[in-house]
Amino acid sequence: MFELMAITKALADENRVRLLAALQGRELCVCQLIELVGLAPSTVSKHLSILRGARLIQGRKEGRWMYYRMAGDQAPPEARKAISWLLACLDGQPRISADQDRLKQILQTDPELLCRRQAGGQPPVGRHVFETATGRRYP
Amino acid sequence: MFELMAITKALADENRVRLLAALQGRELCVCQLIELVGLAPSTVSKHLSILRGARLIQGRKEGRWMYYRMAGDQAPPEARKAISWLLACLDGQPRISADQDRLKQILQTDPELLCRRQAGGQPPVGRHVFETATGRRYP
DNA sequence: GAGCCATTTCGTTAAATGGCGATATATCGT
DNA sequence: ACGATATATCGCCATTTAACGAAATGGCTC
Repeated sequence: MFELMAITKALADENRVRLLAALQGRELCVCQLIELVGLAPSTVSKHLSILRGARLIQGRKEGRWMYYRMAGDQAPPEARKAISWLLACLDGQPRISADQDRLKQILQTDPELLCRRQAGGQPPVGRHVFETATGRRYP
Repeated sequence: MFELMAITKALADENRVRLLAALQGRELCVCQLIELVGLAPSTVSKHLSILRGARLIQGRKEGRWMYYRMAGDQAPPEARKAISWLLACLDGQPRISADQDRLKQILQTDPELLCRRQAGGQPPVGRHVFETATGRRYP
C-alpha cells in the first residue's frame, strides 16, 4: 500500500508527469530537465527525488552530472505498469508533444551551455518569451 | 491532460483508494462507505465527488439514498485502464483485504440501521474499539 | 588544497488539501 | 404541508505540498 501510494502521489503533479514523460526512451541530465520545465533547480531536484522514491525513475551519476531515466526491469511491476498506463494516456497530449518538440531543441544544445545559462539567469532555450509594454517578460 | 491529472490526483489519497476498491464488483450506499472508512459523512461525500469528477465511479440516486459503483463502459478508457492497474496493485494488500472483510459485516447490517447509528454517534459495526484506562476510546 | 560547478538539502512561504461541523438540498412518510 | 433523514455543500482549521533562494555536498580542474 505504501508503495502504491508513493506512485499515485508521485503522479499527482503535472510537472512530475512532464518530467517522467520526457524520460521516455532516453536518459537526460538534470540541467536538461530544468530547462524543459522551467523551474528552479532545487524544485526539479525535489521532483526527481519523489519520482525516484516511487521507483518510477532511476539515476546514474557521472562526474558532476546526474542522469535520470525511466525505471527498467529491476523496478517493481507496479511501477512499470503505472508507467505504461501513464504513457498510453499521455500519447498525443498537446502539452507533452510540445515538451517533446522543445526537448529536441534542448538536446541540440551543449549541456554545459545550459548550465551556464541557468546559473546566469539567461532566458531558456527555444521558448518564446513575451515582453509587455512595461518591460515585464514572461514565458 | 486535465482528465489524466484528475485521475492521478483522485488516486493520490489512501482513503479514496479504499473507497474505490470497496466498489469493486458491487454497488454501495454512501452510509455503507462512511461505515467502512470511519470518516465524517461530509468528508466521504467530498471524496466520492472527487472520484466521480475523475470518472472513476458513477452514482445512482434512489430516493434518499445514493448508490455508487465503479465506472462502467461509458467511462473514458483512461479511467478504466487506471482502475484495472489499481486493482491489480491492490490485490492482496492487507489494508484492502481487511476492508473487504469488514464490508461483509457491513453488508449484513440494514443500511437504515447504519444511518441511525452514524447520526447517533454510535461506534461502528464490526470494528474493534479499544479503551484505555482513562476511558478514552479509539478504533 | 583551493576554487569552480552540478546537484541536493534545508528553511521558509504561499497555496492546496483533508478533515470536521454546520447548513442546505432533496426526498420520504405522515 | 411538515418533520425526519440521506447526502451534498459551505466555511473553517490543521496539515501537506510546491515553489524558491541560500547553503551544503560531492566531484571536477588547476
